[in-house]
Amino acid sequence: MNPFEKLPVEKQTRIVDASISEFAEREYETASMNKVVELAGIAKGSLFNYFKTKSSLYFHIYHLALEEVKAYLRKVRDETVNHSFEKRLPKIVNAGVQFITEHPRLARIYFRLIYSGDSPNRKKIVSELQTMSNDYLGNIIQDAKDRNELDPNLDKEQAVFYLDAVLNRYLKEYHEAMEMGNQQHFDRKEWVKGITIFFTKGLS
Amino acid sequence: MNPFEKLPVEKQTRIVDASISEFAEREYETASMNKVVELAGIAKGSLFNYFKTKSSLYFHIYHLALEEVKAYLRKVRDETVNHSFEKRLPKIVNAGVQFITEHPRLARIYFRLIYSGDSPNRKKIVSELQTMSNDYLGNIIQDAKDRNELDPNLDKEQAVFYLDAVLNRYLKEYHEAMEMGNQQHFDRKEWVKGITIFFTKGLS
DNA sequence: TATTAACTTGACCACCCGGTCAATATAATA
DNA sequence: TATTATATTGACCGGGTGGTCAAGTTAATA
Repeated sequence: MNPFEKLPVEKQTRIVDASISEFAEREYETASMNKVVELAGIAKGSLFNYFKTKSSLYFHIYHLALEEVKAYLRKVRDETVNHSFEKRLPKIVNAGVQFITEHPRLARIYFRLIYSGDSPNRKKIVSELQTMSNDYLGNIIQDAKDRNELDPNLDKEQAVFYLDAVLNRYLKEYHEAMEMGNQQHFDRKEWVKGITIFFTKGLS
Repeated sequence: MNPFEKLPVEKQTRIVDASISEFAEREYETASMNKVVELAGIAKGSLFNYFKTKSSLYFHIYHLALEEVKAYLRKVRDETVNHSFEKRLPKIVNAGVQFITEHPRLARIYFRLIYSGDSPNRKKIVSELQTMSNDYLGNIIQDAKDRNELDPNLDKEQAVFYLDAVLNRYLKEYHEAMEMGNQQHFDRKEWVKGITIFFTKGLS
């Protein structure tokens, strides 16, 4: 049993919270262990006792974030198995929006990881995430094809690609707009509706 | 006249080239001025004589990259003013691919800037780029609407958003695939065709 | 050629980094 | 309570950072 898990829960959460803040605020390489211990109110030696290296602390936080995201996605997928694609898609987008709203710092870590370059083991992690996303959206597309809501001859790989590109981009912009405080410019309902129409009926 | 411009061209290009390499390889904050001078084969004091700060050197490089991108885009837009949307879109994608192929390091700096978080004045720059991209793609969409190749009632803002999301994502993946050396998995022609069909005929 | 002006250099500065470890404080055991 | 085991601490280490500047080199002027 590693020393961190033996800690009183209150202390664990203080450390996790401090780490999330620091990794959300700065890139991996520039995030500071000194800042983490300062925020958490513990000594530096202690932190390195709980986590042998900076990167192992990062992985701990990354896994927390990932499990949280997965929980949101699993939930909405299972709750909408019987919905039509048209009704399902907006629920999925909204689950993403909800995650971002409830965990803005985790969202930031997630976007940093996907889009940025200096997290440790980035390539492996990103390809894992890619696979996960492909499975998830692939499922959604397949269900829609099976129900004849999308063309059964549709290339699944490409469809997933477009869906992933648009959803991720939308969520990223939503996240950034939220952090800058200007929600009014980004009418969520309208956009979610638009995205759904776009994917069901196309542009023309 | 600033001291850098007075330098012999050969020395200028050596410095610019070294800077591009370093800013392409590492995030802004972790990119090292020491490394730049080492690569360029000049003394540290000289570099800080030419560029007062790290961020001013970064801006110099950023502007070079931006002008280069603009040149590619302007060229393809002007060369295709009379093409149909269907023929025009793949040419635009290909111009992006060409830029990436010919300037992989600049492309990397560009993607870093858009997607990552620690470049100086990032917000201002990104919103400039956003505006530029909106104008550019907005034009393309408008032309297509005027020719009745796209639904004239189409929401331009949203259409631009989708186009931008998909194009950027495609180019980013192409760039990463290229850097990892696996072109075979990413059949360009097939994808470009797919994207075009997607935007003209939709998924269903 | 003598003198001035402009350019180039790299040792140096204060600061911050991830990580270590002997000393200390706390908890568990006898 | 005395002793052992465990947890916590923060001064300290080697190394890297952006940036400076007195001293040395080169080029231009007289």
